[in-house]
Amino acid sequence: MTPARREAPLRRDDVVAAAIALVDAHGLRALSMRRLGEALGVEAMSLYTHVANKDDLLGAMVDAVFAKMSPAPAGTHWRAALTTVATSKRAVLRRHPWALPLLDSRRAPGHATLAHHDALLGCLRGAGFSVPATGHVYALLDSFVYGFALQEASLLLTDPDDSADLAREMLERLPADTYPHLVELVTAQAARSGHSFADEFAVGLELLLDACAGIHVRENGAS
Amino acid sequence: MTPARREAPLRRDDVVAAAIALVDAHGLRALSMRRLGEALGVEAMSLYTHVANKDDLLGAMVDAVFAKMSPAPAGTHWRAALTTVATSKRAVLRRHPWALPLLDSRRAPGHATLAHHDALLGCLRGAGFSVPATGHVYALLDSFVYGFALQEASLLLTDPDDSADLAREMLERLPADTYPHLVELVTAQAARSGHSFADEFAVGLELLLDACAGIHVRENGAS
DNA sequence: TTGACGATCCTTACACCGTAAAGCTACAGT
DNA sequence: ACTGTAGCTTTACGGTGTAAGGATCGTCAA
Repeated sequence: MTPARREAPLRRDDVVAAAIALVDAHGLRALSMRRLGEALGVEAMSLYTHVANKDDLLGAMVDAVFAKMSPAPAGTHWRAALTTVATSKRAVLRRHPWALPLLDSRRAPGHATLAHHDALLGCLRGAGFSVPATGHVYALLDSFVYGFALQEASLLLTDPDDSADLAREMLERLPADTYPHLVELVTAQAARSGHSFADEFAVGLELLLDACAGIHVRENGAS
Repeated sequence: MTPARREAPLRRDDVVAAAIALVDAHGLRALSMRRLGEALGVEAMSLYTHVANKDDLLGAMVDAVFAKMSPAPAGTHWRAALTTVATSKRAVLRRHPWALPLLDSRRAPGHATLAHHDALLGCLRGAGFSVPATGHVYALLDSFVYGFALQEASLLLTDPDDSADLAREMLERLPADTYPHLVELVTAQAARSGHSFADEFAVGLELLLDACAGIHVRENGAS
């Protein structure tokens, strides 16, 4: 059979975008070269023209996710900048939860990833944080964001928006006498209808930024 | 052929333990039912006597990892208890980095997991934290630990112990004019030979616990 | 105009994966 | 002695990533 001729040849970005769309819709497990090819109207092996192998594809997907995160806005107070970046990062990771497990199997970060990190570091250095302090703040903040996203992803498996329902359902499976404190916490949350685990993010972030402000004052005096 | 008769029948725990050993040694990708069977001197299908399917196995592995973490010690100051738990948790996750990506695809946590969480919550409630504050502290702390472990796992891919070597190697791939701040930070770390990214954990944890102490004082007054 | 070349896509093939289905064997309980 | 069942095996099926080797085109040099 004569090979199908597409109106425009496939680009690497098309492949990556289609893969992200597919995974967003149907989960990481649904991403196979054959299915991805099908979504693009192409045989599986054709994808290898644009992508070295599946791992390369996954790496590109992760980088594309990083590209979606707001970079540190220039010219704003460091605290506002950190808030912006952290919030955006969490939002993006929440929309693409599959990116998190991929994060730790990628050995060569892409340009968007590196640029994102660099911009935030630059923001901190510009704000007067010393190099070691910048390292501390960055490790602290990033850990929090990633870890929060990880927990959120774990919860989001069952419930998309309102954790209250999830909490109620969870209670049915938790023997109250075996895990009294867990039950207490979940009950209290479920009671406050509309409460979302996501709210914890803002609280935690504020606490974290307070801690960073402490470092900043120690190094630069009160502003 | 007559089925091989083992001296003692296989137990679920044996299967899980062997799977963990296999994955510790050769990575998650190396875990296939056939290989695991081989490691146990058994055909792949025999494993299904002890395990519902591969997902069930992975869940059991995660729970076994949780079981290795030190529970919150009773009768100590909450701050010491949190330090113990967080440190232990990180250490365990560092030894079994594959558990992290698995965390967020498991929908039914095992007993060890639930018990671990319950103990820590109990410790906080006992120390005088209100229910909402306990939620905040817990989300904050757990996010940090998971996120830190995630970043560490991502770095550990190439270098096991001393990040200084890793930093030096990384520098060779980073164009200094494209990512100036990234290069600055990595350079500074590489300069301090023997510096390990792992040191950031203690620093971050201290900052975090300070923030928690703030909450505690606000709720209970100075102790 | 011709002819070589490289990019894009296709077909075929292979080893490996998870697991459904069915059968074997040896012990436990009646 | 008969039956059930727990542990293990064999076989088989559809799916996976990807190596190898064409096929068809647009482009550019001769």
